[in-house]
Amino acid sequence: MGIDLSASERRDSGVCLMDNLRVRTFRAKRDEEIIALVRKFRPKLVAIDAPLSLPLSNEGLRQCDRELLKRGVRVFPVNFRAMKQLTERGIRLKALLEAEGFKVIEVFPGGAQDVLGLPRKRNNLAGLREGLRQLGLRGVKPDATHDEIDAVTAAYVGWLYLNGLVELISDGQGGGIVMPLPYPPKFVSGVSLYRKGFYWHAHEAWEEVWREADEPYRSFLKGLIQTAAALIQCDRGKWKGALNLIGRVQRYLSRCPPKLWGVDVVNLLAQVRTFHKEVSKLAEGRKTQFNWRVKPRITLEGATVPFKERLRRSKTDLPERQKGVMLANHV
DNA sequence: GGACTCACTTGGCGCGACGT
DNA sequence: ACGTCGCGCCAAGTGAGTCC
Repeated sequence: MGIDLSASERRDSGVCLMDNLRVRTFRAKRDEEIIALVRKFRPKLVAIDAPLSLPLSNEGLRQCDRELLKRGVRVFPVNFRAMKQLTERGIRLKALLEAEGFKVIEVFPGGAQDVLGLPRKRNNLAGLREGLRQLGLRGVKPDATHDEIDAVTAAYVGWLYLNGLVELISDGQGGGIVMPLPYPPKFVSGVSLYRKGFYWHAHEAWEEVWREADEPYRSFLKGLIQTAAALIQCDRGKWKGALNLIGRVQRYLSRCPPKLWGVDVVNLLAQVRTFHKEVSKLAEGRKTQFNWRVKPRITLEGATVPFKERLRRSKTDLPERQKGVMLANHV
């Protein structure tokens, strides 16, 4: 659940419920109304768009705010009435929700939109709505208010958090702002699909990025795409085909610099060599069963939250069946 | 009464003007 | 040529005023 909190209980706050990228939005004024929605839907995570800690001493900016500024993301200082009021409300709401066992994180939709390459609501609300749709979100009302749109963005960052695709910008006080990883969103969603065993869909997501990419990213993406293709061949027991693809993966990746978009390419290449050895044994008949543990793992630098890796290919990862529905559910 | 606009809040940064 | 100063912009939110 994402909440675009307003400072005053007299004004609307936006609330977004998200289930596998399908969203429903609500508006609520009082804390009690917001808490009632949380109790009703019992989300895995509540992502609140409001500062959830105050700056030390009388400064206007926290450690995380300064870090964002350094990265070119503009933030508002917290030391005047409206922002203080918002922060105090955020902290109060967080405490109330945590007391009931809900997990709460701080997010910053404006900054997240910058990182995801989306326009901010003030500049282009329609463009923001369309950008969210392109990220795979479904169910955003055409007449959704800017509060609701920011709540959707907050929920999306929460979803990325649950999938291990975010970084925590520390406030130096044990908390901080959860932000999307600063890599191309389609690339990141490909990584997510790959981890979940949707190799065909991962391949499609990466291919979309590849079409517009320049070297060395082209070679890097080609390497990832062929890795996904090789795993599909392994799933079908086609060892020769897999071996062919893995050979190409090694050539593509060895052309790359040691680190790209947060991926340790040297480490990935080492994993691909192990993968190659395993498939060689199968191709030569020295082994009969593929050990899925050799599936190369793609880890992204800066990601703070662990994720689940699915080794075998997902049963629903089929290109011909209900592609639209599947992408909506799994991207 | 709702939707919209405007002015105001703080802090940092970029840019142009000016000084040495 | 380089350093410094000050202005304007902008970030997210409130609240008052205006219009329909």
